[in-house]
Amino acid sequence: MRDGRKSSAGVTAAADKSAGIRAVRGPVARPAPLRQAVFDALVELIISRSLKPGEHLGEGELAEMLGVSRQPVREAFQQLHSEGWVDLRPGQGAFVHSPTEKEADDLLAVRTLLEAESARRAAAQRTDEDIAHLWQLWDTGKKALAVQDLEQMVGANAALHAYVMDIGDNTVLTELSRLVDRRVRWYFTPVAASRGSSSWDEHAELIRAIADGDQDRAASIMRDHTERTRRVTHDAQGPEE
Amino acid sequence: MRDGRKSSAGVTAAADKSAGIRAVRGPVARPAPLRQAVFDALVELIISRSLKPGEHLGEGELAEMLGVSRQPVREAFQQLHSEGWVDLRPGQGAFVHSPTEKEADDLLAVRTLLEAESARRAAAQRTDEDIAHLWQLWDTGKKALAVQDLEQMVGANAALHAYVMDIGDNTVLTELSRLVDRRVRWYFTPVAASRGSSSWDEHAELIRAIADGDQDRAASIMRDHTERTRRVTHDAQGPEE
DNA sequence: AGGCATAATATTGAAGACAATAGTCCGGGG
DNA sequence: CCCCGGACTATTGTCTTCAATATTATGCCT
Repeated sequence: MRDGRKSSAGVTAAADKSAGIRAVRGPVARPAPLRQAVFDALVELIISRSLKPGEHLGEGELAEMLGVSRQPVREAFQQLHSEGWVDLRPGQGAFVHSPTEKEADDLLAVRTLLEAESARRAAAQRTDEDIAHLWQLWDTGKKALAVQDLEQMVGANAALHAYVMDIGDNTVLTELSRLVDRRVRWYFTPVAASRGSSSWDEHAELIRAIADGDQDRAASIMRDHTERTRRVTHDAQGPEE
Repeated sequence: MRDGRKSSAGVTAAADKSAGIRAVRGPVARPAPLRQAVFDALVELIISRSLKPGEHLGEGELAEMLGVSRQPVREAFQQLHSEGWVDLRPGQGAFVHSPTEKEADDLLAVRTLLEAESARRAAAQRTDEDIAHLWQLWDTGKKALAVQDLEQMVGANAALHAYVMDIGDNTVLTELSRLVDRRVRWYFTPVAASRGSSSWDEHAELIRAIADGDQDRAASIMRDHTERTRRVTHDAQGPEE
């Protein structure tokens, strides 16, 4: 069994050295870091377009709106800036980042690269349990597709990609992918996150390649898969604005 | 068509950390954001091993040491955390990140991936001026090698890789690579950053591949090149600690 | 009337103060 | 002698306050 797996949700690893006592729920329920709550709230507001690109974010305004002081807001701004959500101009405050067409393309290219690599690594390191789990996730998605449960479909899609990433067992790669994925989901509204049944057929093909241990084929399939998603989402909303 | 190129090609110089911040020219000459100075100072201290992995960083302590209040220190911690330099545990403060052997390997694998992709993109989009510039940088490094000017060699090496990255013209890729590179330079002390003449021969081969527009060959050469650097640095200091 | 300089206002950057919590040390009991 | 409990200390998290700067409005001059 691999060492630091199944820890993809939290921050960068190295926090989990405790051997046994970890199953209790509550990864970050300690003193409820206020800055994290503010950060999450703002990300949600940005993704949901409640805060539009280019909009100015006043510290005091947000502080009062969220019922906290300015300091947690400032610290949240720092994190938002480092993850590319806002541009922070000194002496002028924070502005919601305005994504360029080209920047969106760049982001998707990187996403394709990272996803393909994760598939390659997965094919090299998968175990039988991994394959079983993948098929299980695939089944969940397929059933969700049958009843047109969009929420479940999006969730299953994300879970499957995340698990492939986990099999790769590269925390740095996982972390970068998590960052990139969130921004992708912002630029291209999550509507087209699942693009019908063909996507799940591709997923099945991907799982088979991983099960066979065929690294090149797995990477290639994932590349095409992600690239196809790019095309769909891009053509769907690109020409609009 | 490249728009936003010619951006930062040089090394990530962090020279301003003194009390008097009066940068006449420079990217950020506005009011000299204090948090950035603190951030740079701390990165320098971490890379130079003045702050050892696992060490606890007291806010007040550092604040007094740097002659500022705790707030800029806290904001610098945020940035340090998001770039993987420190682990931030709520209610407990900041600790210098302890890199695992595996984590270092993961980081280098990602670096290889990103560099190879940059080479591929460079081969696809290079112009004649780019090639000329690359040869110019190569020449600088070669001359530095002849006189054994280590500083110049490291600089030329970084500049060449950075320019290849710039040719690729993908801001997201560039940004991620910058992040990864800094941490690589931390884990593996910059001693072996240039590993003699063979490295420059490989660089020459890389430039030729880029000039020919041979994407696969350029990516392959860069992959081998980075991988070879990994081996050298890893074997050199891996068994020590 | 239009443009520029100046003053008033609002917002950010930084510092200090206060409260709460984690860690530590000492003492008592088993 | 070891273990447990409680108070103390130190540090973090948050709030409030103060100074500096950018923005805006107003009035004067051309």
